[in-house]
Amino acid sequence: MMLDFEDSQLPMRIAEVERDTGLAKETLRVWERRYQFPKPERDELGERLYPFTQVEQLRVIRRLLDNGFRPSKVLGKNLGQLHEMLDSINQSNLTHEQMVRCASLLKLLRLHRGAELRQALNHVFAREGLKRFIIETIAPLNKAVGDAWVRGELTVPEEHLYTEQVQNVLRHAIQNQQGVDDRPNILLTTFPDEAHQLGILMVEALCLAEGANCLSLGTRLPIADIAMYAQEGNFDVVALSFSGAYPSQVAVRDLNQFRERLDKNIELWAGGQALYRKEKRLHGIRVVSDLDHIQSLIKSWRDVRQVETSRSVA
Amino acid sequence: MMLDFEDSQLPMRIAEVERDTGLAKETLRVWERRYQFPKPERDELGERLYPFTQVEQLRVIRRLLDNGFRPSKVLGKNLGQLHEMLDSINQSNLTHEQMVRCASLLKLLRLHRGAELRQALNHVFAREGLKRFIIETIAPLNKAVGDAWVRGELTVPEEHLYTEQVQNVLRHAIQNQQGVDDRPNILLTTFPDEAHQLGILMVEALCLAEGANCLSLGTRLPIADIAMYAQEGNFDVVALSFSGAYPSQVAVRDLNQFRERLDKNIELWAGGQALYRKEKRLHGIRVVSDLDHIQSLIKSWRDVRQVETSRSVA
DNA sequence: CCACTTATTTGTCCTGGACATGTATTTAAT
DNA sequence: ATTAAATACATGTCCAGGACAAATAAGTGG
Repeated sequence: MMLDFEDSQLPMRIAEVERDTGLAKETLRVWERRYQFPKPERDELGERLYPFTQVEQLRVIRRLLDNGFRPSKVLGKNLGQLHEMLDSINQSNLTHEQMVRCASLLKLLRLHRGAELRQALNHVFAREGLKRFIIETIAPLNKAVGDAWVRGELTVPEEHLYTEQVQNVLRHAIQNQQGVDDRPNILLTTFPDEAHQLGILMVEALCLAEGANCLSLGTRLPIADIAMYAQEGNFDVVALSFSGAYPSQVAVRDLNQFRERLDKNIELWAGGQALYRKEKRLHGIRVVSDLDHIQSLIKSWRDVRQVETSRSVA
Repeated sequence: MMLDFEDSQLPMRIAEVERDTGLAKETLRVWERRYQFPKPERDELGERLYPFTQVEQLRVIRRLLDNGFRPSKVLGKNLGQLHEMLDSINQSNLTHEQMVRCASLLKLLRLHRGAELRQALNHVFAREGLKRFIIETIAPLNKAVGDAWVRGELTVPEEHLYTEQVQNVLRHAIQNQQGVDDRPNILLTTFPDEAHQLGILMVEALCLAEGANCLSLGTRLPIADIAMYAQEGNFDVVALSFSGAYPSQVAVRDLNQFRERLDKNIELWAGGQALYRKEKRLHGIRVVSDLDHIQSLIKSWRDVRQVETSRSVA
């Protein structure tokens, strides 16, 4: 066991670091050239071997970049300074009850109580209903898990366990909600560079909870395919999700371009951290500022539609 | 619509080809150097632009490599020859009924009838039970979808739709099966280079159908973490999945090494196409030759356990 | 405070060489 | 005749360092 522990802290090769941190090999090399960090050891062949501490630091850096920091601002700093920067963006306003619940669920995760975690999630879900469950429990918990992960308080298997169990609970809920089959018909997916999965699962469940007919195509769908599929499938709305890792200016450009291609009769909704305060740059696109907002968007779509329908009937 | 159709056949940059085919950028460049294929156009800056037809051919090549062909045997061939090679490995022995069912489900996929596809899957599931559903419907369907994909008979969104709906149905089933909570406790995952997801979902569901307590940690778990987690969590069995894309000799080496590290009291089960006919090289490892085999493995584990228990009690 | 222009930052792509490791083939041995 | 070791070949990954477009920040004027 001791051996395994040490083992997991052996220096990593560049491909492993890429898998672990999500930073491309080429980026790691160019950072070393330009900022002198990371500065890996070399094996007898001159190939890079990243010490565990540097990989740990890269994980924090990745998270800061996802939150809008620029490489030049973080690649000179030491681990302590980086954690300070992390703290500065973590001013979440959770209720006391939510914090307690997050903590107890996180504890189950650290104790490797997978079955109990799932049961606890299902229990909260049953008591609070799908909508509150997602907004008040899953969303804060996602954030808490991400934070714990960069702090090194969670292992890889623990994080995987979390993702699996949340997926099971959410997809179960999605299956049960379906059959409502009411307008609007919503097509849900992400652009090719966006891989965040739990986000769209939460949105899918929320839309279904509002009685809307929501179909998810998962993540990373080519842009041209999204437009085609939405048109052919008679969708009323295309909804896209952008995590903080998506460069915000790119998101704005891509969305506006996509708006041009998409049938005028299909609404375009977009949400996620990358679009924070970008409403004004997005023309003909409804920005979903937070998960709570989805309900009112669906309601307003129906109101407009109602008016149109009665007019066209009259 | 015509525009979109042409649009999706625009030449692709190397990063897009990597996403689409799963072949690393570096591999694509070295193939071009060594085999003169693929031979992309260049833009005004000298950067590679892969015509649609070459990407199509790369998809077929990728599939052949996953089935054990070597690059030198496939990189000289034209598309027709490649398809012949594909046909040569597709001697599946499905019953007439299974073929008809696959065809009708595939048709729903092509018609973009997501909700109906899900309903149809649930219907088969309800009628046949989880085990037959997975072995006789989902497994052949996975193969049919993969084949249709390399033939260009399925679009990206269609393939995504398939994965999403199967995941929903399987995870729903998994949720419903849980609570059985009987031994053996099985830990299910894959090695870091193995990303195939539907495979382990099917195995998870099958184990639960046999009343075994199966916990999935998803794909791509670091090897050291698997051993540690299995030990700390008192698992009886670690089960690993290897798709055809995993180099078979590497799989054998990795598995034997892993067997050394893993607690002697924990059984190691491994399955998937990469392990076909490798039983003799794997020491102290039970090879799951096909999905049907899982039931007997669990049964034999329980038989041995039963004997041991009664002995230790006596 | 917003829109436009200029300067800087930053990721991605390129070439071509090197080499360890994976796989096929041959040879020896049980 | 199958299994095992030894050889030769095939193949993916890594490296360096240059180049450049696109993304972002900073500066400028409404």
